[in-house]
Amino acid sequence: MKRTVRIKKLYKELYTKHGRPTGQWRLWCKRPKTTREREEIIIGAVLTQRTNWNNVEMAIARLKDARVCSLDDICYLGQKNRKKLVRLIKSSGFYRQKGGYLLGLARFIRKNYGNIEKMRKTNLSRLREELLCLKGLGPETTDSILLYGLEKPIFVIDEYTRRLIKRYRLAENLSYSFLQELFEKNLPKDYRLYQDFHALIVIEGKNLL
DNA sequence: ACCCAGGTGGCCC
DNA sequence: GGGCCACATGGG
Repeated sequence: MKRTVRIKKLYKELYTKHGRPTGQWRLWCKRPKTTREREEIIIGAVLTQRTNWNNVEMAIARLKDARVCSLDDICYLGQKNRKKLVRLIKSSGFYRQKGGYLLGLARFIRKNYGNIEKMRKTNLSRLREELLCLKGLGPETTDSILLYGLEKPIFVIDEYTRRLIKRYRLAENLSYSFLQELFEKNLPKDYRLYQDFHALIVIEGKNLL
């Protein structure tokens, strides 16, 4: 069977099994999104690195309790009281690193674009290159921000994707760039499809454990 | 007392 | 290009 068919078939099977993504994915796959929601997704994308989503939710709840809800709020608090910012995200683990990553990202967006809506108007490949230069933003976090926060058509690869690809023997090469190209070449270029598909891959991945 | 979770940077070869 | 380690929490 051709690759295109198998990749599409995988999507259809996952959709049939799980339906529209739920839980955290309800926000991440929501359309349309408010600016506030986009910024929460960007914050969550950094905090969830190698971390259980439950711990991230607790951190986001603490940020909201402290009225730190936007990227500008993070810039402000980071400037005024960085220790407090770090303390608020403690439950997400690796909090000293992630505090620095978040602050660097928030400052970069403010300085270079002003706000999320302006950022969204920038060309995808240029955005991706710029984000990848920031400390703490590797390919997965960058692509999650682009796909879910900014609704750009780019496929996110993670450990669950690799497990599924291995399990169904859809590819031998498991490198990030190869798998990303595999999905993108075999699917219509549609950010909504990419969002739902990746979410379903993660849901299925957890389900298999 | 373990094990794990939607990674990344810094080092080494 | 790849292998290894540190980074840290909360839940099973």
